[in-house]
Amino acid sequence: MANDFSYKDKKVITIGIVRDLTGLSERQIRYYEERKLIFPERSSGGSRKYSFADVELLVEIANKIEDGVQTHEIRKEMLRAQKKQNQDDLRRKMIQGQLNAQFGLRKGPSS
Amino acid sequence: MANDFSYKDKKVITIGIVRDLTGLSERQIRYYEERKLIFPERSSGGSRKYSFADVELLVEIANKIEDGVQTHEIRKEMLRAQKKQNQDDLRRKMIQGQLNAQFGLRKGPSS
DNA sequence: CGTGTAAGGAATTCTGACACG
DNA sequence: CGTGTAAGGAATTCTGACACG
Repeated sequence: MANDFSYKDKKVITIGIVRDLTGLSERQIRYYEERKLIFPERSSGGSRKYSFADVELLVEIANKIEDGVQTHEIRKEMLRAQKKQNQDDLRRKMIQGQLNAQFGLRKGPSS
Repeated sequence: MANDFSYKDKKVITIGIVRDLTGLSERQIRYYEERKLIFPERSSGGSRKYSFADVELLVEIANKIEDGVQTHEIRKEMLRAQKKQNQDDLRRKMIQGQLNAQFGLRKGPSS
């Protein structure tokens, strides 16, 4: 993969830290999850774990709500963006597949 | 600065997550702090907070201890490395200062 | 020296619910 | 609809100490 994910997407931040990082209340953070806007992982004991990407997303969500956008609308926006992203990914993958078929390019850096 | 620190150095990971990430026991993690090998921040309530960089450092420390190196030795190694880093930084800064004095280069990207 | 453990307490997090509007 | 709050319980973390070696 071109863009290997690392720190930004690892879910390792507990809700109290997220609260401090974003300035949101825990109530707000949990509510946005209830509305399917954010998807933390869980520790073995059941505690929520967020990534830095989640933290940034939470701030964006809170900003939109302040602007009067409802959670349902925000969710639809996100689904649209996600869908477009998937299409773009697929298109890129197909073009790559064509190139490989035509010219027999190998994938990874060969040793 | 050339290398703006971001996710890797933010202290946002609690000790339980660090335990899961490294496979070390909480006892080990706290002990390495007692021996001044690692420096977590504290939340308002007193809980330790680590960065991804800390997590990586902890693994390195544990590996050295497994190799029979004592914490005191590891600490000395780290201080040497730190000192060298500071010297390099200073040297770079001085050279930059000379260039600025000679040619009057401005620092940041001007608007 | 480095690590495990039991102990007691304090801080953290969880869920479901009532409230307001 | 989005958020605050009190409630009760469970999981998490903290410190200081004893143990082994």
